Amino acid sequence: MLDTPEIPITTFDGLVFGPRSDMPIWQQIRDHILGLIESGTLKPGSQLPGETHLAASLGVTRITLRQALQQLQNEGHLTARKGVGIFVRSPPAIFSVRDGHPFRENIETHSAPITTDTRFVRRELATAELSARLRIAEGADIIHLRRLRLLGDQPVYVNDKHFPASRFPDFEALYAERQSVTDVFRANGIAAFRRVETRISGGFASAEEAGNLRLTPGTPVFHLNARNEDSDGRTIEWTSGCWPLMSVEFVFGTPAK
Amino acid sequence: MLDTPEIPITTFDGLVFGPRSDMPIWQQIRDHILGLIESGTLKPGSQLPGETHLAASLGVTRITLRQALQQLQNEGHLTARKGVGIFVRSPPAIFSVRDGHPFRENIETHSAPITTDTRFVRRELATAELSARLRIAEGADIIHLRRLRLLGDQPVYVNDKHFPASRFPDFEALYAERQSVTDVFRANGIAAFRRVETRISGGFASAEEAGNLRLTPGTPVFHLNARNEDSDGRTIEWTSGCWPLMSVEFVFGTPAK
DNA sequence: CAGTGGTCTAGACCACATG
DNA sequence: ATGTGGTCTAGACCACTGG
Repeated sequence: MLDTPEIPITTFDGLVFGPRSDMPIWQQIRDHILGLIESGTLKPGSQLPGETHLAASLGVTRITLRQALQQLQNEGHLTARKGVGIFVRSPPAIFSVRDGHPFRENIETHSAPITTDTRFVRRELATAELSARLRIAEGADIIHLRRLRLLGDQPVYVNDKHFPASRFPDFEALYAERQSVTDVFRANGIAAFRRVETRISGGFASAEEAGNLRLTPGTPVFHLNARNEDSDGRTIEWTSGCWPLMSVEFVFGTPAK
Repeated sequence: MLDTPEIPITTFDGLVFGPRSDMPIWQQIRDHILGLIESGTLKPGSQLPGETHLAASLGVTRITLRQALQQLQNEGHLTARKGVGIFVRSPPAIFSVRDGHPFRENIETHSAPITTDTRFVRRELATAELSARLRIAEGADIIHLRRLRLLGDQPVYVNDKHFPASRFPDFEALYAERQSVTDVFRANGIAAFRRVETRISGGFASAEEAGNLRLTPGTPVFHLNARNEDSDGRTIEWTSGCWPLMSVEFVFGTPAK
């Protein structure tokens, strides 16, 4: 069951959303809804009233309201699910990802607990692109691992890792034990490895990415790609991930004092 | 004078934009206009027909058309100027920025020439935030340099650099000579320095950023912040920049073989 | 001044997910 | 079957820019 949408927005009736102000109405509405979210009146995970009701109670057209809602979706505050409803997605509070550090070390300062959800581990055949990334032959066996990182119960990062299967004959069983890729490396005699290269680019959430991150498709996102090598310079991992644009900050270099 | 908008789009009349297809009309229109841009029918810098004419010749409402145009603006293909018109912004071809390398080294592979436009060099007083960034006293003298990087005649990067004025008594004259910050460093006895930390985050173009980059305000962008230290560990530069989301890729680490 | 893009209204039909 | 968000129409007024 979902939180009952008690139409907390109806409390606006006294407010004036009018062109009298210097700001467009849809922007005033955006600011107001954002205020409700940040003040806790609209709690994370809760559902908004339907667009029709909401527009009526705000005294605007659905289209005007939708402009405000779309902005809030791009900013990562709301997420819409067709045929279902619109939900509060926060907190999209920025947290930092520091290069060269294990994921868990990056979020110690945060209140909400970080959890990992392993979506699948499976074997695939290397496509042309993947074989180039992993420096192996096209069609070779590959292990494909997909994980989701959650802040509280909010997905903030979806991550696809690819490994050359020949290096890790018993990947599935080893990973199942500890849920740690580093441990699988160690068990296969790879004590030291390093992230050779990291690439960050921008884009818009595909349907699949949006589904995993519970975002509205088309929301702006970061794409991250990285390659790991063992101490002999052989590629042992190719990783590609996706973050909501407004939910993360990347930090490279030595930490500030 | 601008290119005459010869309404090249009117050549669509034969085409069918209809709900018969499985794709929304606005997305079909987006794809079609994008095709015109990529095929060179719509050249960079040229102006599109007015939204009213365009909508009419495509047989759709202005609102439907605007949805396609907005998407193309977010992707960096078009830019709209209120009261003026809509212009082709491309090429938003991704080019890589490699950390730790001078800007010019990052774009050797590109066809269009890279140029630099120094917008201003001026003295300011350190705000609370800037004084913290530069590790100097609040209210201390600061030199503020703003530059624009252009790929062809297309702005792709706006950059604000801040320096502690006490370290560079004759900044303006020195910079005017060579247009190079590194040279100013050298002239002041700083032979070696390094980028201590780089932060990358996401956002949406402010009015000022949009003006500088010739983007529509609200377009998704990268924000970059970095700090440079001399060999004694003293901060000599704080830089903050803005890139269109779809025009750049950041690369960290050792180059791929 | 005329033309532009930005905003807004008052309707409508559809695909989709849920009960 | 109902309610949701996604799409689309046919108008309208406004602020802004440029000649």
